[in-house]
Amino acid sequence: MQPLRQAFFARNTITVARELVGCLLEVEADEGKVVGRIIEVEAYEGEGDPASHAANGRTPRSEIMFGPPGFAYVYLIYGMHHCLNFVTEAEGTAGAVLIRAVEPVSGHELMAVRRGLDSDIAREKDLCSGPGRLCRALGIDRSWNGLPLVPGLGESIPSAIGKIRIFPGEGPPGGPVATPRIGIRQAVDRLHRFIDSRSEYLSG
DNA sequence: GAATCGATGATCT
DNA sequence: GATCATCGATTCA
Repeated sequence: MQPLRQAFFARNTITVARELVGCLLEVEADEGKVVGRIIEVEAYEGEGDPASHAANGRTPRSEIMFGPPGFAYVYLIYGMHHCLNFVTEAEGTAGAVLIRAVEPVSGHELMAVRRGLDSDIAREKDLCSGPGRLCRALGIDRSWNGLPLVPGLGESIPSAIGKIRIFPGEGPPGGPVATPRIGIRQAVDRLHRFIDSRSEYLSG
């Protein structure tokens, strides 16, 4: 199976977000490889989206959202949690998709170890149900910021800390359900969170 | 179960 | 100096 390529991400952010639901997220690091099925994402656009980090134009942090698509945007929130995003849209237009939850497919034990949970007791459901938990379980932190997600962009790798690939998968029949985004105060009325509502592994 | 609250640091005004 | 796309422990029921 071929991983998704840059053209997949070089499109409208909402479209990319919807189509990511059901795809497989594979993360490879020194300790091993883990795979999860994406079941919950949120779309963040550019200047027109008050909840977006790019809402006020280019800043040192938001710069990457204006850059070329197919790269990881990872940032720290609340001083202790990391969030993983995929940069979308053509270069020059801001956009990103926040990965909020995945269903563990393989590497459950490594996920549990990284989460600091006893793998016997750890409920599989809680391993990756939330952006902070997911990053913890996948071993992703700020040093992954700017990492290419697709083949062919290798020259731009800032530091070969690990590898992320996304593979096509089966989305929910009829498409994902759209709901308001979680944990934000601005633009709560926009239905930019997309979920596989059948899943038992969603975040709050 | 539901509600509350503290931890903790980068970013921007 | 305020804000923040969160989590987990603790409290109360």
